[in-house]
Amino acid sequence: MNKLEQFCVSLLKNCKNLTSLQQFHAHALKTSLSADPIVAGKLLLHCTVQLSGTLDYARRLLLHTSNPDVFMYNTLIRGFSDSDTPHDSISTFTLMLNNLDSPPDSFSFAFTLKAAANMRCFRTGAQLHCQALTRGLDTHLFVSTTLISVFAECGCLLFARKVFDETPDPNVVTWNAIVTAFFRCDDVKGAEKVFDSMPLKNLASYNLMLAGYTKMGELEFARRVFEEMPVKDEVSWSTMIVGFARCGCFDEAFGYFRELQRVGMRPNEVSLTGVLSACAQAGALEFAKILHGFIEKAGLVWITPVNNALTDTYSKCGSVDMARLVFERMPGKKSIVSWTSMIVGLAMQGYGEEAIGLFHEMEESGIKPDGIVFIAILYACSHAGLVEQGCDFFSKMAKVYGIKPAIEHYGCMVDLYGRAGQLLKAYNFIISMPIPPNVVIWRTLLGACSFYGNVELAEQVQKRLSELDPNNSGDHVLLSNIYAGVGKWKDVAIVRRSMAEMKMTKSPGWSMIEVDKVMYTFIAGAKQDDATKEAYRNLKEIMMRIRVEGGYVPEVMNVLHDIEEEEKEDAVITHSEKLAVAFGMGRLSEGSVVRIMKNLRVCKDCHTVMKLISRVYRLGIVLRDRSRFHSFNGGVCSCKDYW
DNA sequence: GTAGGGTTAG
Repeated sequence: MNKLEQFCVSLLKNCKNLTSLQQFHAHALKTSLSADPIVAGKLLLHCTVQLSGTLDYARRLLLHTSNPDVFMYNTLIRGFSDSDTPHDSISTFTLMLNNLDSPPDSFSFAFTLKAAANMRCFRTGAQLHCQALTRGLDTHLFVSTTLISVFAECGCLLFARKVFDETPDPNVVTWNAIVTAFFRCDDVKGAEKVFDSMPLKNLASYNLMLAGYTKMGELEFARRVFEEMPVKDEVSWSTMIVGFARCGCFDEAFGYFRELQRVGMRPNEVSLTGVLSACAQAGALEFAKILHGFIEKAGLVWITPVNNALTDTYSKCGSVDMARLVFERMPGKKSIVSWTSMIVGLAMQGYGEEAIGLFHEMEESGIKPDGIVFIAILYACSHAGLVEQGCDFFSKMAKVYGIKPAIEHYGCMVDLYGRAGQLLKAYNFIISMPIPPNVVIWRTLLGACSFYGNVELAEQVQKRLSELDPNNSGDHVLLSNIYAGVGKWKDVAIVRRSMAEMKMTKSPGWSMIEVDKVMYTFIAGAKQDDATKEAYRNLKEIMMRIRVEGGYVPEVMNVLHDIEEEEKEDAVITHSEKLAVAFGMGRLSEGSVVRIMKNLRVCKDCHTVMKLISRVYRLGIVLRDRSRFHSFNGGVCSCKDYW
């Protein structure tokens, strides 16, 4: 570095925001320093790499430089490639071709190809490939490696392989890229074969196998590689934690996290997001609080993904106030994921209006909504009974925001109508959908039919479902519940018999509760362990008291068999959420809120019992079921009996 | 003076 460069670098180091950068720029203009290509280049580099949200300024900087060189174009292309407007990289590349006398180099191609990969644009990738070919740069290692990624991202494994085969002297990075390409295109066996034939493996090669296997749900294979690999670093550990958590194996994720600490490694921001996601699934609020404390002490509060994971975890553990606190105080820039996490958090508690308010706030902050945030807002409307607002969002999605509704959005709409009891509207909506409805859509309507006891429609829906997914026991159970609800015991028996003939078993309901940092699981009708026996003893007394003091009459419609009244009562009493509450009431200290997680939707009888317990015992109960939170206090539920 | 492969949230 010459003296001038050193001077610039030292000055730029202090430019932490756009204003101070502009001051430097003004100074450089006044002293004609900016005419020096090195100075202009450094300025642009700082703008795109060190600062965020200054890409527009960077673009103008380039346009106002009289003779920008290849370096400056490359820097701008690189800046756009990882932004939310990667297509600007492509236009900058074209601008360079038209305006610059010297040709694009390997950097230009590598950066522009990165943008094409992020856009998953095969056409652009192929065009750049041709361009690189004519300039003799296609076999340049950096270019060919990025080409492999582009084609893999676009799902064109054949093209990726061809590039690899034509690379004269592939190094370990090129090999890694082609293994990743196989995984990206869902070819696990192919990935294994290439991995085995690699002439040289470094740590990253093993780590990408862990990532590839866990992403494909091949957890046993991942475990085997993890155990066999010669050296493990924090990426290896993080990959296992994130991978297992993503597959719903939160116990294993907790295990790897404990093990990571046991071998003396420090949790980093990635392993922490993984273990937080495990907490979110398990509803482990106390553990999440400990992790939060650790994150603050370790100075990781600046990292947006960590804050997003915290927001999501607190929401899913029922602590929407903590979620809000994290969300509002997060020091880093809020991304669309941050906003969506908070919107979902509010929605799960039934705060529909607040969720809508947040959506508008997000827009005002300059973030453009995407398809996923629309799922969140439709979910919010559906769980708060805001049918009109939901319809409004749905119609605006395509018309105003230019986002084509996907099958998930249609599913939200069916849920919106279904929950509100507008079953016929839901049905008509389904049959007029421009894309063929899938099982999820029909199942949503079947659930609504069950809730509102509409036998005729349920039978029609079940017919569709048995064509699409004949072996789903949940659908048969729902139908059987609907018959039981209206006393059609003969039909209940028919459904049960056909289930038995097809050797279907009902997937059991379970509930979890955390007491003294231990998670207890209760399963309806399972073999009784000590905790379950304790729960039954408590429950007997509780049920007696709410009968006498709360006027409880059992609601027996969701019992499967045509059995004696007394037996029916026993069957609803054993629902797992009642056991979990009874256990918690015996173990938790006075005044603490009982928090329960359940894998299925809560039934009407359990819902009534929770309300009565909250009144008779003056106890707060928070129940997370499959679709939302119920907060019981003084005999009422936050869902306003709408779920 | 700039790069490519491995882990981060809805």
